Amino acid sequence: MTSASTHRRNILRTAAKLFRKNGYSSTGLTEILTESKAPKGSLYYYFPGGKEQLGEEALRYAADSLMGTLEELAKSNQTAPSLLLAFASLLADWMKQSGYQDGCPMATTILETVPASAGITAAAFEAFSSWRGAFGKLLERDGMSSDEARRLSSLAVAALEGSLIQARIERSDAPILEAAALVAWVMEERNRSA
Amino acid sequence: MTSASTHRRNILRTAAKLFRKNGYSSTGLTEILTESKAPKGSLYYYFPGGKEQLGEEALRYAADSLMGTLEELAKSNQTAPSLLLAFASLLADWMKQSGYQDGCPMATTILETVPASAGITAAAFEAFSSWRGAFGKLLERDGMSSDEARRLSSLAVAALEGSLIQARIERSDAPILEAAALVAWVMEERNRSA
Amino acid sequence: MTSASTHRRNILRTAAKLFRKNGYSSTGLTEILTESKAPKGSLYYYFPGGKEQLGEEALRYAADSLMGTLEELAKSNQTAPSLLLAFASLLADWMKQSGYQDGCPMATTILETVPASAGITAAAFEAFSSWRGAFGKLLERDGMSSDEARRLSSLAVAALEGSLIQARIERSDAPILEAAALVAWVMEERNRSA
Amino acid sequence: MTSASTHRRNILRTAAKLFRKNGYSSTGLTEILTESKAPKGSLYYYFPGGKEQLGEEALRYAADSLMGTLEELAKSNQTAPSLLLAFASLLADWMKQSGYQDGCPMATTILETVPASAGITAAAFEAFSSWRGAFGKLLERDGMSSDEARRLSSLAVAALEGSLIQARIERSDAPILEAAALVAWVMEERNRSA
DNA sequence: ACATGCGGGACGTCCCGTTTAT
DNA sequence: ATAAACGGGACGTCCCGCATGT
Repeated sequence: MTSASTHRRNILRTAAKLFRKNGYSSTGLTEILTESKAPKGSLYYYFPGGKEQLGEEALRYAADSLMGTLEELAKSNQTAPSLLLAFASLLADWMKQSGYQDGCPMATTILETVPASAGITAAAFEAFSSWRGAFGKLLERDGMSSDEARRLSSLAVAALEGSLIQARIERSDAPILEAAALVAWVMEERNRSA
Repeated sequence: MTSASTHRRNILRTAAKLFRKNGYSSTGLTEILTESKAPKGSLYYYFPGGKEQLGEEALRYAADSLMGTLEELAKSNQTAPSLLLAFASLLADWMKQSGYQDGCPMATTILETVPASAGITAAAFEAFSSWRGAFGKLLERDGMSSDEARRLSSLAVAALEGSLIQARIERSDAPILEAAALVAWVMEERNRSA
Repeated sequence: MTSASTHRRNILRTAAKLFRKNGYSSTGLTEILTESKAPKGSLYYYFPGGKEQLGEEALRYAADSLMGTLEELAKSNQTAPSLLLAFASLLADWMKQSGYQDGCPMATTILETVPASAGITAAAFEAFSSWRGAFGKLLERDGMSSDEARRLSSLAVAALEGSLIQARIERSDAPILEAAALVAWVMEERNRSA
Repeated sequence: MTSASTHRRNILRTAAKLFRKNGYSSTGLTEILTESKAPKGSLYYYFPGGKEQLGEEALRYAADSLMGTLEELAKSNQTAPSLLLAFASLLADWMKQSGYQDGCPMATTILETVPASAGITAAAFEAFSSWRGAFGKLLERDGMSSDEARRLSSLAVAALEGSLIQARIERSDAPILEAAALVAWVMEERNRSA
């Protein structure tokens, strides 16, 4: 069933892309189907839970994909600040390449469905947790207290998330890069003083 | 006519509230009309540009209202870090009171309409600018370079914006308060070293 | 109240123009108001009967204007065939100038409102009668029986009306000119044989 | 599926009927749905192009149906004049039976949509062409030049089309019958003299 | 695994007409 | 004579989801 899973994958990827760009509610299932070239009958076969299930899985798909990227970057960036800078640089490139039309793949779905959908909330919670964990792990490894590491990684995520929105509006990658640079500085500074 | 502008105002306030809570696309004009108790004819009369105009004006309304709050807080918080902490504390209260269902009044509208609507983009740009300006002014007054002030106020806005999303998902005000505390610390630290 | 009547006249002229081009139902009162630059409050002042009254009066306005043209042409075309040819030539020019977007100023309003509106039906009846009369009078003056004259002028009107529709679709004035030429030939032939 | 196409057919037939009687713009899709007893989802399914597609197909449906009638009549009326008279007699009966509320099934749609809709224009063009062709073929077979045949059949169509409008207003079938009689006479006369 | 054909509702737009007040 | 502010309904579009059939 390789070709079958391909359709499922395509739907997910297209959904994630469109949700990210145009929002969850604005994106119609028809649009997703058309762009993903998946046959019409497949949608409710693979996603019997309808649009909400699709939203949740698309969010998980996007989050997993991002975590994969983060882990990849972690191989050559072994401290939290350098990982953050590398990640920010990547996000900045993506934004630039999309003509500043993309955004965080999770933010729209979250803002439009939480708290109505428990599944999406849970998926988002896990996504943020693992995202923070990636930074937290490195910070703790460098000797930071777990509490301080949690706070700093939470700030890193918030700053990235928020600066993506700013970047979109200002059509510039500066907010992302500058915010990351400052947060990286804090990480170093707080660690030294600890 | 006082009663006339009352309807207009009510529509705007209700729109801002619903957009913030449920998103721009998910919120129907009928819903806004029902909740605002405004007559249906008024909507087309006051907002001939339709939903997009309503989105733009609701965003401006929300932004103005926030700026008003910020200016009020600035009276008793005359440094950027203390203003930031006071503001974050207020936002945290709002989030808690709404059962973590609210969000940034601008984020949803932005994520769902930018860059499709030039008007909304412009409104959002101005909103972020004046928001940053409020912090930047105080930072410069305390001797910080304008460049550094710009970066720090941009980070403050991003951190608040991003932590609002986190707070919503984690149903906790900690991300907001902790992010603000860290950014406030950076403000002080960077200013001292300058 | 010269300027007042001007507004009334402008509304009427614009209505006739838009009804002719886009149809009666498709044309909104707002559109008429905008294009005629008449103030909004004027419409129901001058036309308390609303759109239906406007339709009837616009039809009369158009019919009167056409009859004026016909009478003007009758001065230099004193037989029915020559009047018909001159009239057809004029209509053909109008069609060509409008890029074949215009049509009979009465047909749309008639087809969309008869028999729902008695007033419009009556106006259309009078318009067709006087139009036929213009040809009938000349035919009778040339010795044709009143019955035959009635039949021939009715044909002339039908042929013109019908060929205007054809011309619109084929984007050519040939249907108008050729139909008129043939009917003119019939007029002459039938008169000679009488 | 037989029952499936039944719904499609019913929608088309009802649309043609209502457009003919009340006009294209005045007829709502809801009205068509109600009267045709077709489920609402079918409309969007069978006519994804919306009302415009429905208008075009209804026009084609009506035109095809009329051509069928014409071909049927041609079996027992083998000259153009006699076909014209038979056709006119049929149209006159239809008008009488409808209480003079019907009209040409194409005229309203044409007048309200041409030239905005290329598809409808094309459909109308083809309809008129084949309609003319039915007369032209017989005229040529009787020895008339193709040019003259074209002009005469064009006149026949225009006279019928125009007299249908007159008949509606005068609530009489005389305009149809008399116009046809005269055009039939021209056909014979012009052919003899050729 | 996928296609067809519903099913019915909600959306945003826009309309025509009226009221009230100058 | 004109403007402002309704008032409410209808329009066409499009949506998401569900049968049924194969």
